[in-house]
Amino acid sequence: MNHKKEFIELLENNQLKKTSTRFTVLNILKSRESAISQPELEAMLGKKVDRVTLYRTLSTFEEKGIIHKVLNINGTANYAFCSSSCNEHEHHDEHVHFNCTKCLSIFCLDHTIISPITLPEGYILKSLNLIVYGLCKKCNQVS
Amino acid sequence: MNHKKEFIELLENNQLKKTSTRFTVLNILKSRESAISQPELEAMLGKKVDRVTLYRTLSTFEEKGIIHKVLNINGTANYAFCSSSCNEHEHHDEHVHFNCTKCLSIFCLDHTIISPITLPEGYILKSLNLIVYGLCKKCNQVS
DNA sequence: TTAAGTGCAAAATCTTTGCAAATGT
DNA sequence: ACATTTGCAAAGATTTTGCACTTAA
Repeated sequence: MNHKKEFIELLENNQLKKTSTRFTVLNILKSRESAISQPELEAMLGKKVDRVTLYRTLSTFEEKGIIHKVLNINGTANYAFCSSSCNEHEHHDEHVHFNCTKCLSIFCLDHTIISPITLPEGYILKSLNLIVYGLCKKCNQVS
Repeated sequence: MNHKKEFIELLENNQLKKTSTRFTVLNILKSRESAISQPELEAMLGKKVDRVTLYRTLSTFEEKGIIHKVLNINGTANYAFCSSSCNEHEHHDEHVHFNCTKCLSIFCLDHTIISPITLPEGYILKSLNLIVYGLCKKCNQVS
């Protein structure tokens, strides 16, 4: 599938230039079911893109609300597309993230529901982040 | 309050030697309502303890199930005591962590309940980690 | 006494910064 | 042409490793 049009719009909406690095990164993110880490991305890009550029690309995308960061079980940042309601000022990625403890993949379980949380007196909830650890579909079958 | 006896027992149960560094770190952790980061701990210990020793102390405690790590909004590791059911082989810290976006403190909300999550077919849940972002009691009052 | 723990120096990683060259508009 | 973006080199920050010295048991 070709998402070129979608990506062009996305970059234009965020006042970002349409560079080849950005298209490549967007393509990789789109092609994956699970979130991807910076080192993995780096490996996939090979020598075509400088590591520094990748760092900058990811942080730009994050600032603009195009992607979001999920920390895996080891504290490594993984990146995935944000839901369409995110923007530069607010992020809404309150879905469940599933971190497979075997293959370390992170999946965004968009349709898994989090029931409302009641906090103690005085605490104000702004957003939340639920990470579930366990075995993903694939690793579950293999073992 | 003096927790010396409790700490002695804790270290003995885990086949760890009772060194002054370990007592100091345990005291700091016990004295705090919220989880504490490695840099904060380092600052509190001053020059008395080498940074490397602190790293090793924290990772030993973590392996033994004495403390657990919570990643804050910036991905910095914060440490707090585990519930008493944790051990070397299994961790059970499935309570809610509250990360204040103003003072960045992390509180373990032990009595806040997480309702059961239903995962898609094929996924197996092992443990989960819910981080709520917002304003803590103190910061809520001030603002 | 001796295994575990510590401190120091140095290596290995990871991330950021400055600046000149390249690229998109 | 001009503002952004990129690549390279280098600085900073963080974490790990090796090894000799110290300490708890």
